Amino acid sequence: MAFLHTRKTSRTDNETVSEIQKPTIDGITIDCVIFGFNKGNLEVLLAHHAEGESIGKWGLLGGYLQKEESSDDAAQRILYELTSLDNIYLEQLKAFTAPKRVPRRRIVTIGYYTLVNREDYNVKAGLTLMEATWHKINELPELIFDHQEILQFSLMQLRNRVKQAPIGFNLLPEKFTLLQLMHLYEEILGIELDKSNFRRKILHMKLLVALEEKQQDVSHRAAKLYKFDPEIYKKLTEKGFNFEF
Amino acid sequence: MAFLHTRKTSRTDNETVSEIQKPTIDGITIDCVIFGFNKGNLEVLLAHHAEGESIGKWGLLGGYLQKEESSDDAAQRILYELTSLDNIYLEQLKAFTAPKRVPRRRIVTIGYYTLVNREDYNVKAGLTLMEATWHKINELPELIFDHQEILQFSLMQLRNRVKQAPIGFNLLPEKFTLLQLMHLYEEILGIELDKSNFRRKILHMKLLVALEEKQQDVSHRAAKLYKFDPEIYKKLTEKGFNFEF
DNA sequence: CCAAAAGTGTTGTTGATACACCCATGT
DNA sequence: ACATGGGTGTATCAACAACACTTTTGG
Repeated sequence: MAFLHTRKTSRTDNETVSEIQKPTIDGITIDCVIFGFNKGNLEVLLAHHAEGESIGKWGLLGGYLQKEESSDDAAQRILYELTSLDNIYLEQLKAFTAPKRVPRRRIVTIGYYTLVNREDYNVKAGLTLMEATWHKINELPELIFDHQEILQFSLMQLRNRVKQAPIGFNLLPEKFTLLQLMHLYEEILGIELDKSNFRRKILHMKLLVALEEKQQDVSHRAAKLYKFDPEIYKKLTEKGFNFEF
Repeated sequence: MAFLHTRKTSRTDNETVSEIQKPTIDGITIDCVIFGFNKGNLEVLLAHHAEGESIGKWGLLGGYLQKEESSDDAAQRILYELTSLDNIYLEQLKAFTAPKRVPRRRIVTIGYYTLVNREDYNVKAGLTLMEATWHKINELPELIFDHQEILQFSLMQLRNRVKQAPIGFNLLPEKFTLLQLMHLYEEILGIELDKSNFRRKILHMKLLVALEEKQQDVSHRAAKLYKFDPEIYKKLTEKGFNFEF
């Protein structure tokens, strides 16, 4: 059964691929990139490290993977512990595994990203995140370890995913105007869009439900409010549709 | 600094998120989904387990992540050890982390997938893979652990990625005809395509270089051969282009 | 000559793009 | 009245789908 063509490492014949050697890993962590949208700016929630080796620096929100939970559950748990938000769109990015990504120890981290509505967040959290604050995506502080890389990767992922599924809606309040939605796409994708064409395309998809309500207290013509309809989305999603603007 | 809103687990105040507890993981493995294309069929390379707990069953090709290598390097190494193929397109899928995905031990695996040209493989390998054989994607045997899930996920990933980048070319020989390419897309995406429209679209992209050569020994009009040009691809890729057919 | 695949041409429809213009509202 | 954003209309152009047709080659 000598089907292994060895290069760096050699193995004896009686081993099965799955059972070759002892673990060489010190631990697995989860790191969450939490995106928010505020006044036209895409923002990320970062934690300030007040103690330990990375004192004074900022990092992503994370924690250890527990023995009896999947990484999805762990990410959900960590998000809940930090923001008390439950049942949120959460997606795994990938594993980050560079041997020296953390000094001295061999830690592999699994990245996650999520989009939260700042309004919900502010209301429901009910606690002051003294150590965690929002940072504009264009004005980031220095980050610990490879968190900069994780963040850049998740930004790329967000830009790609936002073109294929209506996940951007997670960043907006329940009721929103079409131009709010357009500005969100502009900010995420870093492009400018034509108002008229954006309206046509998004309405043509029939993904939004027009409400009777209008904006209040604005110093210009009040815009109609819309909401995202998950029911309609489910029907549409089977056929596949794209969000390129 | 009580910014943790505890739910299941509670933590004392003096801990930093990164330093809460000891590792609870028995090991990290890499599992590779290796796609090939043969006579119009999409196939996957599987290993037959001749010993150990999973005796008699089939599984993905995998191995342990070593102490001083990244998972990308590990996947590359494993692919090389098994097929002696070097410098191949290889992409991380994600981490698979269900607590009970492997009996008794807590093993997290990082999935990778790759597309190999069967011709190259047969020629260059230079060794008989007695224990590893190709299986048609529609006629898969029962797989160990969660390998079925990993495989399905990678198939989904392949279908998505193939629409956004010309990775499908990795499955074809260096020189190929337009209809070979079309059949490849049809097989991967599970759809039928119009010959004429496919030609127009793919040629319009100017991604292929027409060769002077033609097919040999075919019992019908010989088709012109093309090759994929990575130089042209690089230029195009900056603007972004899509492969939806 | 026939089968089989290579390769070309045509036409109607759809959707993206660019841009001009009118509407409502608070200051 | 004017600034600001909300909202509508339209002409042009490029891309795509469907399908009919011609060409080359081996047997």
